[in-house]
Amino acid sequence: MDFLKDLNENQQQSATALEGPVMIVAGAGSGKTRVLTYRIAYAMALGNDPFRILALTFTNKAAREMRDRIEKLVGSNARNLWMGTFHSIFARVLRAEAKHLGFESDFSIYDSDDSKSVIKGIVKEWGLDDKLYKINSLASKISSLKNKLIGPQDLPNHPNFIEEELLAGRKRFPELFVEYQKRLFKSGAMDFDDLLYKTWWLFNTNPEVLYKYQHRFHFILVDEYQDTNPVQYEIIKMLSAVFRNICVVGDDAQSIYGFRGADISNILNYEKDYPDYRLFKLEQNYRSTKTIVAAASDIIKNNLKQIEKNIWTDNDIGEKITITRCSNDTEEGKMVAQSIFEEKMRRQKRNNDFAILYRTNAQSRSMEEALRRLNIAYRIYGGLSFYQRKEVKDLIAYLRLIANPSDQEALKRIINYPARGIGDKTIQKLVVVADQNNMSIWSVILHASSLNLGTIANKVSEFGTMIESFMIESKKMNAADLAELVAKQSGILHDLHSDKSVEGLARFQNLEELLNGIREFVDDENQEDKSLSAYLQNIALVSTTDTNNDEEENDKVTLMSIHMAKGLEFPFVYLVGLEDGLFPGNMSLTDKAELEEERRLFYVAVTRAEEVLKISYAVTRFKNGSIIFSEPSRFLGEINPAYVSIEGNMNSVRPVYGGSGTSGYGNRPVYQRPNEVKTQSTENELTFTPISKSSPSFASKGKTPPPMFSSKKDSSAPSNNDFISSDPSEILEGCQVEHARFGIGVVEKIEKIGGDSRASIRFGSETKSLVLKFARLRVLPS
DNA sequence: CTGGAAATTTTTTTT
DNA sequence: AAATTTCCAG
Repeated sequence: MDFLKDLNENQQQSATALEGPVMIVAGAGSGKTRVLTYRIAYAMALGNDPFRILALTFTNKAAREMRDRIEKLVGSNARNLWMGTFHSIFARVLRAEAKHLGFESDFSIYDSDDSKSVIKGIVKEWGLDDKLYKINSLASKISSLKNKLIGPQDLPNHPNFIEEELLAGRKRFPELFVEYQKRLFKSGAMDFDDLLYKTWWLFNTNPEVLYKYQHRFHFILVDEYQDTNPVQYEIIKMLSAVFRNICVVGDDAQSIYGFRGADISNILNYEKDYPDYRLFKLEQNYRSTKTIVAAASDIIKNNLKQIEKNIWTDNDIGEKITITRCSNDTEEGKMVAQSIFEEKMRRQKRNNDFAILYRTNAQSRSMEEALRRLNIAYRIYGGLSFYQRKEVKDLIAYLRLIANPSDQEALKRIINYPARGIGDKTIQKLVVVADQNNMSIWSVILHASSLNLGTIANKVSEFGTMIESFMIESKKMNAADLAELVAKQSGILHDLHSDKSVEGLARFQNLEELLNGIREFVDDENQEDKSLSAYLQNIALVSTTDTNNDEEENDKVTLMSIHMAKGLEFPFVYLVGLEDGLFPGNMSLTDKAELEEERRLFYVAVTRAEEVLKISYAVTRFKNGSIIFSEPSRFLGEINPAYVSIEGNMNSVRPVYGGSGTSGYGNRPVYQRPNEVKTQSTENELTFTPISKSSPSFASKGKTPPPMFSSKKDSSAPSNNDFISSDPSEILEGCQVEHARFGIGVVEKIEKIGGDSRASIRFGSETKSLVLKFARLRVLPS
């Protein structure tokens, strides 16, 4: 039990208070994960059975890391803990108890694309106006209802909601909700929200099942409690009702998943549910400098509802937070990349020490391009996850169909991929025949020859026979072998292999990676259940943050959304895109609660930084193909200027410290400057990046960049080696150029079409025709 | 039915 | 700028 001495007194108390309801309010950087880890280790050291400890985390990654740390403290027994995300833990429960709900245990899990596709199908079939019945808003409505424990059958009890829909002209929404759930059931599928909603339903309607799990879990711990929604809340409440050893850890100031139904009142109302609870507060921040901690408290003070805490730190004062104005998003990228480059040199830091955080994933692009140009290795998290790529989803759809032939989304996806002449018309016919005979589509396919299907019968049965043979094989071989077989025999492999374009090659490689991934799953000794459906359930719930960092080349700058960064920390944080309309986002500007959530998000972002925080914003930015102008974020004015140093040309900053009224500082004089100022000449704007314009270009990866100040700008030369847009006139036939995505190529031909010059450029084996004006090519020295 | 071209839309964040 | 949907010739 020695390990407890690693904790400070507060932490120790909260880690050892095992019995009864406990709430730990843990400020950012106060060692929350540490406490949770030690708490579990402590319970195990006292002899508690890990099988009887349930720990719910927010990401799979968090679960894995915690498990590893516990293992180091108390040994390999930690593997037996029930630890994971709500979704993965309860998917596991549902798999075991599926029969109580009328599902097979290898039910499919629909991701949001599948869900939307189902909804779209209904809207189309019913001939509804898709301007009124917007797929996205329908999907999120259904999702949030289920998260609030309102199933389709409960809608009549919520007349105000129905009325709302009526007013909006969507009187068929209730029916649609019913139909949606019906179709999922027919497909033997649950969506993400069902994994929670159906668990709740299961426990509610099957006392004996509830009894079993209630008595199994002696200790229940919930991480990131501020981000739980009503279903999760009810599930926890039911499960902990017997032993009442429920420990929740969270920070109301970091609640940022309201859009997913998270409800801060869960944390604020804990007291009501458990009047005898014990409250612990972790208020000492071990992560950040005094400056950062103080600035963060400044920010969060502008929110009204919160649990009182006083975050403080013993750390150094540290450096001021910088705020940099950039003329546009490209410049912002350059500025950030340049700054990382310099800080790395000056302070002997590694790429790993840096993170670039943004509000929306789309912002990664300008950062990427700039980092690439300076040869700084980076890694992007989020955005399209590996499993969301088309080629990957295609093969997975085959596997899903094999595991669960009722899965209609999987069927729809692959029945004509690779193309086998089964188009929309044919599919519609299948649906009609299925309805007429009250059969599933799958059985229509199987019996195509005996049903009156005419000319299409052949193609359809051929497809059916193929899938059927895969099903038979799946009983005999493991998931990895099966996947390879499917990839080959379905023709996917051939289809991708014959595509010689750069993108096609990437797709082929992704497929190979997928096959390797399945192989790894099968070979993994820790994986007890190696069935195909186990694999499918597994990958349905992994996100990009969860994917294992490949160890080989791990020194990379991190790029991710602020949401994904929650729980992480970095010595240097670049927080980009602080503009009104982007952060806080347009949608939240009118709603107070949403604005407060954005502010908490800002708080989360700021508190990720350990030593240095650099904030930036751009005056103009590319969005949806056009340039938009924006004002600096209103949040910037909420930081006490004493902690801030302004970089670059700030002529048009509109500082508003204290301006939002709720903070205690009133109208303090600020870094205000006259607001009029017509646009200043762009040339001398970025005074803080003197090197950017002279920065040499690095033609290919692998070469080390030349020393920073080597070529002191040849200001006479018209071209500045910028990657982007060498002047079109410089691009000549026969010269070598580099494209951000396609790599290095040779210009074969240039022709004028209309006013534009169009070039044929050969990249490897592929020739592309690009309009020079748009192509963003950089001429390479020959 | 297929593949490509043209038109249209895109308003966050994630399990 | 990019992705998705619709349109159209073969």
